Amino acid sequence: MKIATYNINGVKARLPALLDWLAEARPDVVALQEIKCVDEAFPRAEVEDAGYNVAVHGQKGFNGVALLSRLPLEDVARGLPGDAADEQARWIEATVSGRTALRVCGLYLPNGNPAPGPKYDYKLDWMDRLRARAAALLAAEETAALMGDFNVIPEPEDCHDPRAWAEDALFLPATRAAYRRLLNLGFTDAVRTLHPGPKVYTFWDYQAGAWPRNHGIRIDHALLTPQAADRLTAAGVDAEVRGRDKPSDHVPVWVELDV
DNA sequence: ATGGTTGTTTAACAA
Repeated sequence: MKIATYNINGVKARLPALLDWLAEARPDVVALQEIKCVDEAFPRAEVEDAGYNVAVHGQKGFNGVALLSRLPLEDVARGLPGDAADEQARWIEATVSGRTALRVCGLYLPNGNPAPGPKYDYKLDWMDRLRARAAALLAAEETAALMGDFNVIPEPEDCHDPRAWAEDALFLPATRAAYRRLLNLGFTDAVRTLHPGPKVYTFWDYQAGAWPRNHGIRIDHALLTPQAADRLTAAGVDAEVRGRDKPSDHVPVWVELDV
C-alpha cells in the first residue's frame, strides 16, 4: 500500500495539480495539508471521481487537513488531543484496512515563526501534544504512520544552508530537540532510512529562485511505528512536481508498506 | 543587508 503526504498550499488553487499527481502516482492513501478551506468547500466530488474516499478537517482561509483513500476511511478522528481550546485544523487520523489495519495520521505541525514569541510557544506546545498521541500509538502497538508537514528540519544535511536557517523556528535547537524526543520514542523516519544521503528536500520557497538553485529543506516526513517500519518496502519524494506549472511549494512524500 | 512569491481574502496575514 502506497501512503503519501502532500502539503498542497490551497486545494482550490491546486486541484488540477492534485488530480494530475493522483492519476500518475496512484497512491492508496494521501494526507493533505494546507487545504485552506472549510469542509463544505473541499472539492469532494472531483476527488471522489478520481477514486478516493474523503475525510476533511477544514478551516476558513488557513491550515486544514484531509485524508484521501481508495479503501474506506474508518474511525476518523479530527483534532490533536490535549487542548480543547485549540481551534486550528491540523490533525486528522483514520484506519485503512488492507490485509492489516493501518492507522494513518495526517498532520500539519505549526510553523512557529517568528521565534521567540506566541507562535513559537504554540508550536512547542503542539509538539508536546503530538508526542503524547504518538506515545499512545506505540503503547497500543499500532501499525501506524505519522504523515505530514512537520515544519521541522531534523538535521543540518536536511537543508541547503544550515546558517541561513539557524534562527528559524523550523531549525532552532528546541524544535530539533522536541522532534528528536518524538523519534526516540521508537519511530522510523522512512525517507531518511531508505535515502540517507544529503540533498533530499521536500520544500522550496517560492522566492529568490529556491527551486532552480535547489535551495530546499526536508520538512515533510513519514514516521512509522515499529509495526509499520517492519513492513516498509520503499519510500520517496516526488520532487519533479515542484517544477510544474502553478506548483505547491511542497512536494509529495510517500512510503510503500506491505500491509 | 534586503527582497524576493503565493494563496486566501480583499489589506493584511501566513508561510
